[in-house]
Amino acid sequence: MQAKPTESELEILSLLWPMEQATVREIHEKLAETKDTGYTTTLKTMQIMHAKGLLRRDEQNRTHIYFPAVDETVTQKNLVTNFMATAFGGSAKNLVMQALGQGNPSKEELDEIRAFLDQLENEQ
Amino acid sequence: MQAKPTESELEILSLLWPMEQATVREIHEKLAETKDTGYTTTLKTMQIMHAKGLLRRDEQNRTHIYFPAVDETVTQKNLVTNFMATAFGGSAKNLVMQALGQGNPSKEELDEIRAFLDQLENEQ
DNA sequence: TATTTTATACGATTTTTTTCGTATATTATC
DNA sequence: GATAATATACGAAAAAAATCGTATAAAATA
Repeated sequence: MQAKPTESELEILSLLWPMEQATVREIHEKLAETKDTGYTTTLKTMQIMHAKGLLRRDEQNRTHIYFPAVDETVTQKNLVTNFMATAFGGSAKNLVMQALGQGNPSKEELDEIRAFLDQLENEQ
Repeated sequence: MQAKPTESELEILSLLWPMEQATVREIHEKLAETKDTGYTTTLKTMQIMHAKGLLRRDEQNRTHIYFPAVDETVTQKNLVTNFMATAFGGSAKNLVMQALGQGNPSKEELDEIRAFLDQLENEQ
């Protein structure tokens, strides 16, 4: 079972997933846009994540290259399950409606969700 | 701005919201069903929550009675916003679809969500 | 009334998470 | 080649969160 990433670790994973791979410095620079912590803090966090098995890395060169070691969808699934349980008493409906009310989904996105709802219903 | 409840605090709030009010012991007994911690731990946590302004309490009698001091919907809204941002890059669609795939929503719930989608679209 | 049970307060400890400083080595620049 | 910049490793400190033990007082009960 994969370890649950902490808040800070999740921030790093969120950057790394779309980038697919990155150096500590690259991550740190992006992180520094919204957060005010030193370089060694980012380094240390990524080393811990590596030790935990959340990241893999290529140590061939002096500047290591990091990769996500956990799948984005799988991780999100785990987090949602936990979040839904603790914050919404396990009710998908309540969580979904709160989320929709918050993030401003476009018409296209709303249609995608509708399609997904239909699909869910057919499966049952 | 209301303080963001920690994981443990959220568990307590989740119990307290539907109950509307409860003693430490009542909360502790429910909590003990799924968690293995002592009574004073629950007490201490609730005292901290009171100090933070997450709970109110009636100290008239020896056995204090606690009430939620934060609104369930408001709190969920804040949590969802934060969670959506860090775990889903701010995308409501992705969060919603993960949540739907997880929790097993009934046909009735799916219909409610559809209605909500329509409503959202009209507002725009 | 004496004893046991139950409640809060309080401090302290433990655990987890986040952060940083320093040493050391490698690479780049002057 | 000497100096500056940049990278990792490592330990440790600081901060946040969770847990517990003990003292004390009130209530229940034997």
